Amino acid sequence: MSAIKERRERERAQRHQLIITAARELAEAEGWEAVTTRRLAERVEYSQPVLYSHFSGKDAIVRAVSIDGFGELAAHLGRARSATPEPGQALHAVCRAYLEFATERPALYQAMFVMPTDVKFAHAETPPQLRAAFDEFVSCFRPDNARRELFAEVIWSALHGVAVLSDSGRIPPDTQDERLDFLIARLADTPS
Amino acid sequence: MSAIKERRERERAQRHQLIITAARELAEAEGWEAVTTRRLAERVEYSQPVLYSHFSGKDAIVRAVSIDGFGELAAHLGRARSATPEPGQALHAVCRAYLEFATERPALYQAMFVMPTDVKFAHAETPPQLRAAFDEFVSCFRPDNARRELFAEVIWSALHGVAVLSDSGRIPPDTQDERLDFLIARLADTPS
DNA sequence: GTAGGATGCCTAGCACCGCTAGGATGTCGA
DNA sequence: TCGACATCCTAGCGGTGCTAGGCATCCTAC
Repeated sequence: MSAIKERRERERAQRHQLIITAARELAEAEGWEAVTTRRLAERVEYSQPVLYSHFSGKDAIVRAVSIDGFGELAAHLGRARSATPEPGQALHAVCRAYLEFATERPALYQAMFVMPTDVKFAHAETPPQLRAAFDEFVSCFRPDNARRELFAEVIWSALHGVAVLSDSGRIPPDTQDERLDFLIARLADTPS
Repeated sequence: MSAIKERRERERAQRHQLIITAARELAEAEGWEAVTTRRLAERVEYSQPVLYSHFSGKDAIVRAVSIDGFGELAAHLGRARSATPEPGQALHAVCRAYLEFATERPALYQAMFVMPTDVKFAHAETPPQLRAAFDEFVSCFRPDNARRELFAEVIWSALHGVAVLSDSGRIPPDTQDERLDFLIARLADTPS
């Protein structure tokens, strides 16, 4: 009956999410190079081909993980912004929260912003979670600022550069705070 | 005799460089995922194990390509800086030249700044080519500026963020100039 | 209650990857 | 000329992402 079908779809949806979280946990524990379809299948206690009945391939699994990440990032930035009453300080707080997110969840961050993807920032098919995260930056500027989207984009990019060079060990992480202070002082101080 | 040995070493050095340039050409033509040891060996017309008599592994080949790239980047930035007589405009020119380099040689840029590496920016074992490139940024600030190294590091990071997000298609490349202008206006205007 | 059909899942295998062991081949010096 | 050495290739290892094909289970319809 339909009840049976519903139960099956429910179980299937659960397994779908199980694969995503297992992939994320494995990546956060051992890095994305350790996330192979075999190890992932073993972890969810199914055979390899089951993964392909849920996702078109490994890329699609990474993409699903990243979309979960966008949601969490949006929430994280949102908390930082709303916890800062003074509007002039909001962008400071959001920037700090962003780098915090990147350094504390490096594998998740990699899936979101480093690994090959077809996700776009500003596009009709942009996942709403990503748009929400972006809007946390945009909201830090006055609504009558015609270039607030551009500002947000550049600040995001700059933070990304700092985050990713630090994560890959190319710049020393111990002076990260100084870089952030300088960046904020230069970019975030209430523009036109 | 020693002449024979010399000839052999010369040939060996040529083959060493041949491998590096072949890897780079293949990467620039089809991306790094197309650079496999088999295809590379076929391209240099030797068998696979020959690669391993020159390099400890594929990573080492990528590293060699990236060090060549650092040299070219330093030269490219140096030309931009010395072609700009007015000191206040030097940083503008160097920033533009940097993004130019990144967008015109995306595969090379990836090897230098995105792919996993053990190369550090500011470190005792930093390749001199990389140090030279970094110094092109540093030289744009007055020598009595105590924080010029930090400034250079942050500007580099911000440019890297813009370059890499644009290259991976996450931000649209057609508004790159606007981003650069904003970034330069904010970061490059003669600081303290 | 049972036959028939659809569905779900696993075993086995494909072509490819980075890397290496071991042997054939060719070159050099005594 | 012959032994020692260096050079280089064939073949193969264990891994990768992904898929074809068959088996078993479950639901449906008679």
